[in-house]
Amino acid sequence: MADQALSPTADLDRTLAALADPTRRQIVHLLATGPRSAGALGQEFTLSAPAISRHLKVLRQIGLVSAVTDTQDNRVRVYQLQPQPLTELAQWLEQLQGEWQEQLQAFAEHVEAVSGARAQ
Amino acid sequence: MADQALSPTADLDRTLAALADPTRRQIVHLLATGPRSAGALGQEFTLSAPAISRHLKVLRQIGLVSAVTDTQDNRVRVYQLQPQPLTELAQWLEQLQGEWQEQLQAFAEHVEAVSGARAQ
DNA sequence: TTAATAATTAACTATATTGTTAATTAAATA
DNA sequence: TATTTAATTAACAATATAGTTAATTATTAA
Repeated sequence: MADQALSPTADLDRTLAALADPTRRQIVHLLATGPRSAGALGQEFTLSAPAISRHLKVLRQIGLVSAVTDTQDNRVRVYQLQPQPLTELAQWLEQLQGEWQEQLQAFAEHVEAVSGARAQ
Repeated sequence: MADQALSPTADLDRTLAALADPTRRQIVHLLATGPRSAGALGQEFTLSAPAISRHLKVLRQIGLVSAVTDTQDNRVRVYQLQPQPLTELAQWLEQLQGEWQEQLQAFAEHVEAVSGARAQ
């Protein structure tokens, strides 16, 4: 019974779910080019401000963005991308591809063994 | 207005949403070690057979698994992992990290320019 | 041919997500 | 001080997701 593991997977659950939303991925792309305020981000979309705000909250909760109050205007919150969740996702992908490779390797060796046996 | 793009992103939406479920990710890990029947996969979980069946359907719909009828027993469907959606995900991650790197590069150059100017 | 098995689909419930508008909080400006 | 402005939270509606048990389909085995 594998079921849900002990739960280092829970982070991945939330990171993947967060990134599954196209608006949030677009926000991430925008922030990849540099920090922006919530308002400036909102201007790039036809969504209401609360909608953007809640998308940003989701991204904050998984640690993919951080927010700091602007030093010039304390009403403004400036958002910035944080790499860690993306790193974890990349590592998971690499791990999975490693598992997959082992299987292909084993399969190749199996074929080799069979054709080798036949060749005798 | 960025909004949802033309929609090569729709594939990513569905791939990420599919992988956000821990049961489905576990299924993917199991299949990374080799093909298995729906029943054999189900034995690894404490979920009902219909639940597993629908998880497999989701994975089939995004092209992450394919199913073939067993040649020995036509009642059995054997599932196998397909790499393409994972490749697309990896490529998106790389693209994003590229965008991110440009920003860091630009920032580093900015710092260089400023400290260079100050050094004069 | 009847019963058992593998898998899926149907019907339903519970919960989560995403959007909206309205209200709230806090800071800047007239 | 009164009014904007930036952002968030509250309250609600619509839709999607994931689980269950029951029913269905197709194949194998008794």
